[in-house]
Amino acid sequence: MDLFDQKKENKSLTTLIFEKIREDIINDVYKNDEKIIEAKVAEEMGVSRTPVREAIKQLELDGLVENIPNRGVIVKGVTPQDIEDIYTMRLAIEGIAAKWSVERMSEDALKDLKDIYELMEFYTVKKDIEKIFELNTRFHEVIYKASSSRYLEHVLTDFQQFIKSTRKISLATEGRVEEALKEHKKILDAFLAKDIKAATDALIYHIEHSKCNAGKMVDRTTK
Amino acid sequence: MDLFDQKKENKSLTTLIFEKIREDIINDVYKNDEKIIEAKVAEEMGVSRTPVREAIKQLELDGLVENIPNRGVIVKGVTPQDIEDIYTMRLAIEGIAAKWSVERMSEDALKDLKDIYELMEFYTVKKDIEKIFELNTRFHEVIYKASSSRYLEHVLTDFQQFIKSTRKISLATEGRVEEALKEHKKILDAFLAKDIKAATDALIYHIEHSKCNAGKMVDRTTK
DNA sequence: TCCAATATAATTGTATACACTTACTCACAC
DNA sequence: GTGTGAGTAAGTGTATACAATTATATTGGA
Repeated sequence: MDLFDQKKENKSLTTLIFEKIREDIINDVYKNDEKIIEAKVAEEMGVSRTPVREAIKQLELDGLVENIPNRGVIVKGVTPQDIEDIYTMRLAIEGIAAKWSVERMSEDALKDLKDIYELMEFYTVKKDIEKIFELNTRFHEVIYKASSSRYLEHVLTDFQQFIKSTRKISLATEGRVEEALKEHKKILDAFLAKDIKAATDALIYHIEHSKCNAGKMVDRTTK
Repeated sequence: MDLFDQKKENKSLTTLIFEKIREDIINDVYKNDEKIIEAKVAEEMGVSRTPVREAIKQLELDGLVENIPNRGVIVKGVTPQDIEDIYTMRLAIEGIAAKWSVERMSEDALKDLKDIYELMEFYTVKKDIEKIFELNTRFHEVIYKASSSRYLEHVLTDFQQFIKSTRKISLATEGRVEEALKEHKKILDAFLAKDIKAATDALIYHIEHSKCNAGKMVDRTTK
């Protein structure tokens, strides 16, 4: 398949396939409880079964598919309830992240955060949702990384992946990009001022707001 | 290798190897930054490279090894700092779990919890640390499952794995088993009474206590 | 017609083979 | 002695082959 011909970023087929299938599960291309057949996926992608198997094994660990020995794997997608739950957990952990990140963030990371915010401003004016979404992800990842906690970063980065679809929809609702920009400004300012409480509050406010918005979307799409 | 001859529990070689290596990383058999060579592991275990590769790919997702393309994987073990961080995150999420689990726990699960507790009592008298440890793990897993949140269960179960070594050491310290038993009694009673606040408090007290105890152990072993 | 038993197909699980990339060694030039 | 480069070895990445298991279809009997 042409998608994989170039093998960008030095990634292995396994990694590319993993990311592709994860994306497809999260975006509901693979429906819940659907069966995934290795050989079929392999043929569709023009590769052998080996990297597909390895990718599926990874998805299994992420909880996105369930393996029934000798019978196959079935998709266990992210339900609205799952997203709701993940947001709740994220809120709890993001509070910890805020504290650690403010305390430990390097000047370089602070500059990154500022740069990302400024790009956000730019693309918000241009209304380029795709770019904003990507910057949004990176903004939070810089904060996670600054926490200097490998597992905290790991958990929160994972969460971001799982709620990706919802975040995308949320951002596309009328007026949300401008709101989100303001919220990110507050977060940035708090980090620049090294104000733990302000940062925590701003982050939690931001996520609660996203969650609330997401909740609305879920309701709308499921009813 | 004889370990895998019987293939217990219908598990695939991949799964068995995954669990084995994870155990070995967590218990520091594989040292940090050590390189893992597929072929070597495969030979040691008397299997082909295929299931070993698949297992390693899973470990990668868990963050226990890091893959450098075409060069190999290196062990990224759980440091004392990691364990400290995981305990902190666990505390935050366990509070959420307590609430949901009390609300949603079925009578069957409640009975399981009670049964496990009673076995704990029994083995505490017998001072069978290994059994107590296993029951301890199951006790908390019943609570996680009762939350009816797939991802909460997933995250907390993972955490338990990562801090396994520390929990084991902690439990082996003088007088800790008896303390832990009392703490579990309080948790059980709160669940039986369906008292969310009491359950939350008891759980958090229990984990903080474990954490504190673990912290002491870390200090002792690293200095 | 319906059920059971058996053959057949489909699919996963594991092993092996080959390709590709990176690391290492040793000779040769300077 | 040191640096450079070809050649070799080691190791990962991917494809294929075969074994084991499970699902499906078919046939024969009641």
